[in-house]
Amino acid sequence: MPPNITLKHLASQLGLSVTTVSRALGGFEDVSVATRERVQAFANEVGYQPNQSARRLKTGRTSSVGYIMNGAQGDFRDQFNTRLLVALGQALHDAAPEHDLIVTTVPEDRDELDTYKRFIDGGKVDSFVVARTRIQDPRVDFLLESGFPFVTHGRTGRADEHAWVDTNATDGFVRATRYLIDSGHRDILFLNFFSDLYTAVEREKGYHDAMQAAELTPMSRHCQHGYASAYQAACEALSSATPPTAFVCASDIFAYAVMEAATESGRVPGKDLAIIGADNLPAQMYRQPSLSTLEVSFESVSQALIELVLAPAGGTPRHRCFDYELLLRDTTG
Amino acid sequence: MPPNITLKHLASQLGLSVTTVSRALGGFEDVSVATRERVQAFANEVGYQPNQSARRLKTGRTSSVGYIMNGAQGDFRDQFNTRLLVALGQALHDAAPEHDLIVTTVPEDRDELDTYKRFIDGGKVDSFVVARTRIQDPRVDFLLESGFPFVTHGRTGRADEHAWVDTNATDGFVRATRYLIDSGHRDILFLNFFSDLYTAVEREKGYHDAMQAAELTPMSRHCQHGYASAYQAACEALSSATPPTAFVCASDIFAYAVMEAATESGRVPGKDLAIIGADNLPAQMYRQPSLSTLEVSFESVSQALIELVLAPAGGTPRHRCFDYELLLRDTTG
DNA sequence: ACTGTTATCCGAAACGTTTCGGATGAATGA
DNA sequence: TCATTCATCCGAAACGTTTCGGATAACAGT
Repeated sequence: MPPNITLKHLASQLGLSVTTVSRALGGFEDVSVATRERVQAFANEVGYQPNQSARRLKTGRTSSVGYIMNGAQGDFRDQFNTRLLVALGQALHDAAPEHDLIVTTVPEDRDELDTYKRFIDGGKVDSFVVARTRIQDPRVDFLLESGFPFVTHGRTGRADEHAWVDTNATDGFVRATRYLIDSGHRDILFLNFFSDLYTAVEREKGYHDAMQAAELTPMSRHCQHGYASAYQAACEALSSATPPTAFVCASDIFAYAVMEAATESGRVPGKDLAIIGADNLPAQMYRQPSLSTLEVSFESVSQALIELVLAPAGGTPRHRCFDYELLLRDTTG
Repeated sequence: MPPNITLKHLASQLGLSVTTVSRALGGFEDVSVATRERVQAFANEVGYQPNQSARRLKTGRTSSVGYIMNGAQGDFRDQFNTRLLVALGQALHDAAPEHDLIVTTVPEDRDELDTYKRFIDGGKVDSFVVARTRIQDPRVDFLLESGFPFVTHGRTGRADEHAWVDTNATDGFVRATRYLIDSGHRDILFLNFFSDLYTAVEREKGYHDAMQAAELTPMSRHCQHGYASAYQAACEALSSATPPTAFVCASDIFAYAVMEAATESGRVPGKDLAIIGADNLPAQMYRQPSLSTLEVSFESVSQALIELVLAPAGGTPRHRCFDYELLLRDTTG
């Protein structure tokens, strides 16, 4: 409502030039301590807020991070993206309060790179967080080619060329699988994503490694994201001639689908059938029996992502890798 | 990587002035059809993207909508906010592809208005979507006082002074409660939020109205957000001298807590105990027995929010109200 | 031939900030 | 005393866009 207060106003009120006010607020050394403090105090008092557009126009930096979600890739079908988004916002606020997170959704795959392009060329953001990386990831290819700063959540086939933060899925699934083996299970089925997500391959590898180390034959099935596909796969497996006695699932959703299929076939999860899920659902969503799962802190991951995305570009790309924690609850007896 | 392409480049390539190029792209009438098309074709070909910062600086409009989430208010404890956020992003993309959604989280209550102020004065957005309204809502007071455009999801005590979109919670809970009454239940407990959310009052009213219309005595309990508090309340109620035979819950989370408490006390939900929840969890999260619930489309609500938030200010505030759909599944027999 | 109208284009200012290259005056060195 | 340095400050240009107020030329009416 009141006309926004600008540097010019401050300058005239203080009897200084716009330049000096700007440099005082910027904390530069070539303005005396006395005036610097006077300016800062006054700016604070009247609640001066620098106009972002002007600053951006001049500096070319936008103080904002882009996060683009893709409907076609199933980004909305589970809670992963939204949890990451919220944690990212929080981490960004903590690390750099004056920065913004700009979120956009893109309905179709073919628009995805256009959206990145639009954001870059339009000067909307000065870096991206790219989630749900695939092995061959066109977004990564595009961003690498354009030289625009970004950090991924999840590795890719070109992981040495860009900054990334990831969870050590191979290790996590090795431990989950080994736990089941050590508990005496021999027929352990792995329910994985049907996708080229990098983490899907990592998960598969962890399961395979553990099974082969124990000289057991790996059996894995791939499902679409979502409950229904996993439910069907679980039903089929459980009604087969040699049903598995344990399931390792790439997501908690899958695990819940297995629980339902198990219950309907008269099995009691945790007693007749062991189930381990992974990292989708917030802790408060527990149901009875509670699900054993692999968990990683979204907060830590997000903090690392923000740290890397705010870091000045140049030098060799940096990486952070977090370990899963194996939470043993009811469904593993 | 390549120096960004500007109006000046277009102009010199085309042998026109910057003014004409700008007006051609803007679709103005005072540039000949021939040149207008020539300019647009060329801009398209080279992939010109107007610099947002410059445009914003000049016009004062930002083409972006702000959405501020508050950690202290429990905005992250359930899926409501994230679902709304995702649907909002989608709706904004559909309605106005060149607009952005700017998301920020604020950790403490006392920072909340500061964040709004920072966004307004810094020229970051030109309108807000305010969710989870309370009856006495300081955000609404602040925005009304500052004259800044916004639309709320949920009414407030000053609902006639601002644009809002809401779900008709009173009507929904009347119907849910009446359904249970019509099914023969007499002892129906209402598990409501312990808060001053506007919708909490609406829900309570719906339950009360239905109970009193049937000459039954309303019994409601208020819980903190989240599973634990509702679980405890349900346990206490079920072990009382005259336990309820049906629960109406203000959220699906509460309903799931009731289901757990019921199962532990040896009751079978849907058989010994009827339960109706409301609007928190995506459909794929069903568990067995599946939960009867009140549902409203987040997509429709978000589309309405975006429509109102993009509408030019001025005139009397506009409103949209959506009805709940009562989904009868297993937990109501 | 003169005026008025219309269609089409353009110069220049402005938005609020940052920053380069000085300008001013006082203090310092000889 | 004069040149040098230093600490402070400032003018002006620039970022890329929009928009106001013309400018130009062609064309119509008389």
